[in-house]
Amino acid sequence: MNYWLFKTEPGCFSWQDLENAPGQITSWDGVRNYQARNFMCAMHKGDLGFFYHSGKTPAIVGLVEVCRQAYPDHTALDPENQHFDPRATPEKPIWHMVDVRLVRPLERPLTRRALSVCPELAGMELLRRGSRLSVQPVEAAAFAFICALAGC
DNA sequence: GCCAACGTTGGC
DNA sequence: GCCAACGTTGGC
Repeated sequence: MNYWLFKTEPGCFSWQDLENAPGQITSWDGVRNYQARNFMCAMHKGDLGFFYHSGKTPAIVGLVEVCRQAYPDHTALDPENQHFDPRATPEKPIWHMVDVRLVRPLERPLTRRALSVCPELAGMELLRRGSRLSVQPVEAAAFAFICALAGC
């Protein structure tokens, strides 16, 4: 089992949007960064991840589960889509996505500020200055520590 | 609103 | 292959 973190701008897609989604499942489409894509391709069904809001109040707000392994991101093929990539073809999709399912919200959402003062989390990718990776791995120890803090 | 850090593009 | 210029992300 591996652990991950999914970053999203709530104005674009929020925890509440996930709550309201059919089956409380969403495809994590539109990722156009190779590192993030590679992490998604490394995910397995059943892996757990944190759901992180960037923006005004940056915080981990919930827990999700990878419920479908990586598959081609069809939004790259759609010229009308804002994440359209003219290089992508059905044969060579370039970009992939996974599906995630809501598990539960954190009992106590953890702001970035709260996380950043924990010595246990020093070195976490999320907290690294300038880090922009929107899909990233979380070490098992960090995952357990955060779960304990958050009551999840 | 500012700006540091980052990834990508494109000229050479 | 290098690197400057650019656009974007995201915390503050």
